[in-house]
Amino acid sequence: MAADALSRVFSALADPTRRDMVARLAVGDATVNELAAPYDVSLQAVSKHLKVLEDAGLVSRSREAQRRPVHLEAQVFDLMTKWIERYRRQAEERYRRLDDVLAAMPDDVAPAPKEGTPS
Amino acid sequence: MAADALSRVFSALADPTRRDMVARLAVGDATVNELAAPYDVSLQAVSKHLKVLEDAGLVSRSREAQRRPVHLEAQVFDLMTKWIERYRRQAEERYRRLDDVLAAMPDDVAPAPKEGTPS
DNA sequence: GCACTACTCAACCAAGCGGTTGACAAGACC
DNA sequence: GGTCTTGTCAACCGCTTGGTTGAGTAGTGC
Repeated sequence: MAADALSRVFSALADPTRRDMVARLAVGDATVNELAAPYDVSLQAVSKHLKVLEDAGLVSRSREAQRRPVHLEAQVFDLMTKWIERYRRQAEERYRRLDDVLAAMPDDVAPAPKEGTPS
Repeated sequence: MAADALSRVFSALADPTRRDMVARLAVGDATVNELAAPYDVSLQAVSKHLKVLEDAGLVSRSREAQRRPVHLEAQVFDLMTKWIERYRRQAEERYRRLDDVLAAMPDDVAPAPKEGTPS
């Protein structure tokens, strides 16, 4: 199974039903039955989805009489956005540098742009 | 299989090896062999990983002699960050509103906070 | 044309995933 | 104490996934 936290989060959100549940939970906490209502699957299937979301740290569950209200833990999103932003920025900066190199190069010399670290 | 674009992207990044490859590609384009080097798996396995990344729109591949340089398409990240930011903001605003409600409430009335849309 | 490099395609396999059904647990209500 | 509600646990099933090996393709270079 996905050992690291980041894998669990990405994996959890890879399923449209689970993303849908997260969207629902962003509006407010909900019980398992409430979450299951829109879907044409068994309650057990929904319970499994919630377990995946819980293992990823995306939701938490308390107890309130027989009900088990599900709560969105939005701070886990930070883990993802940090990862994404890091490599997005890195890639963008690379393009910028490449543009600089090409701009500083006489037109008749500019080759098919190669990769690596153009110092 | 994951029908929608967002599922494919999340699913592609759910694998640590593939995230690692994305990290490598953020530095610069690379060939399949270069990408395979750090891992103790067959070239075919790496090729499969790249196919997943390509189907998700995260990388593109051109041809250059026998080589098939792999290029990171960082703009697909936007799809994810948009989705994430939407629900993060929504959840944060909900907390803020809830705080306001509690703050405006006399201390001896404040109940165990329930969910829904507190008008 | 023949060998070499750099891959890809196809078939297979074990493990995991999303779904099911059936049985059970925890708490409210009578 | 029985029953109803709300949910979980366990076993099973078919499909997908990540890995393998073996064969094939595309382009280079002698």
